[in-house]
Amino acid sequence: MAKTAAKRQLKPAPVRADGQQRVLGEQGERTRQRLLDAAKKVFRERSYPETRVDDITREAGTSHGAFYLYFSNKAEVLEALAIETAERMYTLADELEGIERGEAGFDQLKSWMEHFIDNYEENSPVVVAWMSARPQDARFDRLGREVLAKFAGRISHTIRATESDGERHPVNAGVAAVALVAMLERFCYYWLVRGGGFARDDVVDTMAAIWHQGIFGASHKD
Amino acid sequence: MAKTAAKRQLKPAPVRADGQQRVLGEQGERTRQRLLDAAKKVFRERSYPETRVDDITREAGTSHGAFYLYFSNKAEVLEALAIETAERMYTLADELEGIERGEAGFDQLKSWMEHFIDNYEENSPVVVAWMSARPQDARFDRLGREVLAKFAGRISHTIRATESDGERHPVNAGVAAVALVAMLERFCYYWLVRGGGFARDDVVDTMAAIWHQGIFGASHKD
Amino acid sequence: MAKTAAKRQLKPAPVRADGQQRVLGEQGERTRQRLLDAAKKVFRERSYPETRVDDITREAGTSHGAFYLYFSNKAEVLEALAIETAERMYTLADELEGIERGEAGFDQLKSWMEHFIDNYEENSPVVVAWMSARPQDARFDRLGREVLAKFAGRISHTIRATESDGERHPVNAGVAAVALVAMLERFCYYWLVRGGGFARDDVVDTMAAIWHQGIFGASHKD
Amino acid sequence: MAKTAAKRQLKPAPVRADGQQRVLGEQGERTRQRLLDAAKKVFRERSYPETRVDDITREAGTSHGAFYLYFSNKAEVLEALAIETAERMYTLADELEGIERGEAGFDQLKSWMEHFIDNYEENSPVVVAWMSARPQDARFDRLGREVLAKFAGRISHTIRATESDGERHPVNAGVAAVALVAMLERFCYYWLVRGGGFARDDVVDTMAAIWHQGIFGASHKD
DNA sequence: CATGAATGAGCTTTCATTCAT
DNA sequence: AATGAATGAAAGCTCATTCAT
Repeated sequence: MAKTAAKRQLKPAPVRADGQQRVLGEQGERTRQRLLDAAKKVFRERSYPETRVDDITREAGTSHGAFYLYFSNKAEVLEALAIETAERMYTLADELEGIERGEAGFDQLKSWMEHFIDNYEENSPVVVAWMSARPQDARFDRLGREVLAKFAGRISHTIRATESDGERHPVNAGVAAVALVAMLERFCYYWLVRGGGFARDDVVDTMAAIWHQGIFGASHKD
Repeated sequence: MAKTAAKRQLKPAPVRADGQQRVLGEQGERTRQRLLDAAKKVFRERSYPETRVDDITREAGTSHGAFYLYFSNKAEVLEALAIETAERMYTLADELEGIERGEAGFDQLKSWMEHFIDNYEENSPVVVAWMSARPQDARFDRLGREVLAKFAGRISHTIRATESDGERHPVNAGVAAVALVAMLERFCYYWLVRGGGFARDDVVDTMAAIWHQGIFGASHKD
Repeated sequence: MAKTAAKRQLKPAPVRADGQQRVLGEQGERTRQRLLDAAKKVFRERSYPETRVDDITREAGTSHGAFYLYFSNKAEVLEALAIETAERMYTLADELEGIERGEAGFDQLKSWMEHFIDNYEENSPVVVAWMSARPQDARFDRLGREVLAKFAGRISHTIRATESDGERHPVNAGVAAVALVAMLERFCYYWLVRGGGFARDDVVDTMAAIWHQGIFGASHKD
Repeated sequence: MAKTAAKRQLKPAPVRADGQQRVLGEQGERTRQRLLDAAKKVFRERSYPETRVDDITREAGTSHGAFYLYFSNKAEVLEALAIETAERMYTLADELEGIERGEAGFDQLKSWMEHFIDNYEENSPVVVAWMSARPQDARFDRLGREVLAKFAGRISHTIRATESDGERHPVNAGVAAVALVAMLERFCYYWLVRGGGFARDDVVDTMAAIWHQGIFGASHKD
């Protein structure tokens, strides 16, 4: 299970500011969840840096103070959401495993793109915030690297496993893999967050085509 | 002249907080430039949101007050730098014009990638800040859209002008063009800002290969 | 009830900077009051323009931030105090209603003057600040006009209701009424704020005499 | 000569910040005057506290720095204007000297009121600023006291010189004199600065009537 | 568990005044 | 005599976080 693996690597459970483990009753769990949902919603509306703790608690219908019962600071909510999102991405990366070479693979890629896009749409506020957290912030930096590495690892592995036909300009598999992920992530950002007007079908087809070509159509030199 | 055109569309010259045009003497121009340089440097070191106006003035060796003589707030410095950067990018986009199909075109692309990367490296703090300005900020949003549109326009035009050979999965030229730009921009970010360890040659070769393939190797359906 | 009417016309209750109504608990109400008292005290000592928000909080024994929990800026404290004061003045104006013609009226006026002076003394820092708020400030301007109109209205009404004996130079009742108020207000300022050395009895007697004469002793031509 | 007397009592000529006497050439004198005129104009438009040194120099068409060549700070311009105004008022006070008892005196008063009002209108921004300078400021405080004393002195002297007929409530001549001045000054403020809508004739008649009555119609007890 | 009042560090900004040219 | 760039003290204000109830 990718998910379990992820859980192990990533930071878990709520911890109090004072470092003491916090055990949540049922009600507490519900309040915590309300705060997370509210945060996600507000992050989408106003962006993470623009969001005030008050916006979150107002949306969640809790008191201001309650927030600090569940999270030791604002970044921790984002982290919790980012971890959730990262786990989904791990799953997605795993689904990339069995992609095949020919027409069937192309169809697999299309359906995978659908999944990715759904996921991005659902979690864009978190991704955006997380990605634009300053690189200095070790917490988010590590998370980002891990997810990227996971994706890129799967892809570059497949590229390398592919018999190169020598007809094309050879690529570096590592670079190409990261480039494909970068392309997909950033395209979704332009399209879904900044709002460029493309038809979903065109996007799915084109992404799948470029990926397919990038993965199976290239020779590689490493 | 693309550059002139760009200059015309984009916002020019320094304006005072009170909206009155400020005419700068030689000394003033020098101080203003010192502040811009300092800002760029500090944005790189601490990131834009983390940068305090005082960090900039300290770096520039001016007083706090001098800053507000030339800019009405922190965002305005970023804007000035972003406009500079956008103009460079317009120039770069223009250089994309004469790219050819075959091996010669591939070499052209490689050298173009070198330019792009140099430029990105030089201006990354600005690009990062600008790109992560919240989409709500009309000022930066418009600038971003314009640059993206310029790049994507050139590329999609070339894609459409290319005889499709029907062998590959057809792509939507508009989507593909934005995707290629997204890829390049984001890859540079991962590589140069977040720090992935790739060799520059590999990057240039691989980017050029994927672009070449993306532009000339695909059939398109629109 | 004049007072109720006043309350209705004038701006009520504390409002937060973000425009949202703030409901104050008992503790909050106490803190707010402490701030108002402190402000009045400091306004007297250093004058309104010379007062810093920090002076107020220091006097009130609260933090700087607490101030902005209850008022959105310095002017708003003054406004709150001015409204309080205006309400007192409305009450005073109402007391002017039953003043009679003869000797009894003179005594009534004397006792009324006592009230006015007490009131002025108590609230002088507020009145001074309020009156010297620049006329452009609609907030204070309106309040001032309302109070003046109320006073002048009562007085001019009585002047007009008085049988003129034709012996004296006729006056315009509106002008005379405003003039009497102006006289009283400004005299109190010279005397109580700038510090002229008059005996309280002399002041009360003289003011009452001039008012009595001004109200009942003049013929009017309108 | 009242004017000479005034000149002697009041603070004279421009002095440099460093305390050295400044001798102005013809051009300098002209610039200084331009600054004074500009200041008066701007004080009227924006009020003294709201006026920035830049507003004055902009209006005068000089450089920012030039201001400090002629005045050592902002208050000094106001002071210079206030002294000018005070001198006019001294002259006015002197004109009060020969006022007579009967109908002729009433006409004299009316024409005097015209003068006063013209003067107030011309100098209102200065008077307002000066009067609302914080009482702590010795400079303006003294000037104000002197002018008030001069006016009140003339009036109370006449009141005391008048045979009291015993019919009216006796007044304290000192209080009454200050009260009449206060009335006039403050009425003009309400009327000319805050803008109450009275006809000039009504004002002149009514003011003259109240003063006439106040001066000649009262018995006094001191 | 929950509340919301209180805190205070830290930011942006203004503008009277000084100073080098 | 004039210029206008530079200074820096001091203000107003925000908001993440803490704390008493």
